[in-house]
Amino acid sequence: MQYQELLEQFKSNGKKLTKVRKNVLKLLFDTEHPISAPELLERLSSNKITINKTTLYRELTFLLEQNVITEVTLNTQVQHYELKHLDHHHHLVCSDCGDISKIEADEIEKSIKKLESTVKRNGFFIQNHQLEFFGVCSKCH
Amino acid sequence: MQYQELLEQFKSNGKKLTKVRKNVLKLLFDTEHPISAPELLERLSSNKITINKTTLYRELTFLLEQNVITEVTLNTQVQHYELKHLDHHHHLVCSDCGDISKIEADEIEKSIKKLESTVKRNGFFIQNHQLEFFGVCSKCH
DNA sequence: CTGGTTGCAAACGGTTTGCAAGGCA
DNA sequence: TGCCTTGCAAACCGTTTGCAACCAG
Repeated sequence: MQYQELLEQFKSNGKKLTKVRKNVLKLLFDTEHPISAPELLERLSSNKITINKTTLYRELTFLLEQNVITEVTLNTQVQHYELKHLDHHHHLVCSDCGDISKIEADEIEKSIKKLESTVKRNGFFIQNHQLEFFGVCSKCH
Repeated sequence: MQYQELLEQFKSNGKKLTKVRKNVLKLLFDTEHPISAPELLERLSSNKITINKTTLYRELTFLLEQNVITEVTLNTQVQHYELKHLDHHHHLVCSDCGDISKIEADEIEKSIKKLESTVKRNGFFIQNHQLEFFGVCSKCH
């Protein structure tokens, strides 16, 4: 779903298209990797957009409820967020510079699917999973 | 490595075998799943063992440095810790009751190994990964 | 004795809550 | 106008730091 479509969808659900909403959503579309609330605040303010941190957290909660973004839990102290893309993917996180890049892993996904059905037989219903890789990127070593 | 062996190892490295150290380590051995600092504090205190939270965090840092435990990052707000076992495994986390169980996934690991070597060719050196599953356990649905 | 260890108080940083004011439809 | 949304202040909670006291070897 694209930026404009989402705005239309919100509108038709009686949600308002406010300055905060548009700017946060825009920034999420512009950012190609998971980003944290503190980082969002900083990026917004360097774009001369002043948003209260409480408001940002509430907007993120809203976007999660609307199923527009998803939480990405990395091995950092802070929660990261990214747009729910159609393609399921995972991340490479550089322990040195903190850089995050996407990675697709079709073969792994197949194995995961298999495991999920095995586990289902044992009574545990897997709803989602997280798979993240940590290491050193080409720039840093 | 077993409990007693670890204590010996610490001793020969000039580390002290204190009440805190023994009790925290013991509890980690008794707990079969990743556990958080607040949970450790609670379990210790219900065992009538009073340990300051600062001390606990310092002991966890010590055990991490000694390569005895490892951090497990789940989709919760708090860090979890578990003994470094010889077997590499992952976790099933129940979103409902918070219960955590171990799961082994040999086939997935094979796919991950393959991916790691592919990525290495592209200049990213993967050091470790985390794979956790979230869903509803048999008790909860 | 002495360096590793502990406890207390306070600080820190990300996240949440209550409440009154503001603004989009 | 009405409800959604915002901002401020303060609370919350996991984690860290500084410092003085303590204790295992």
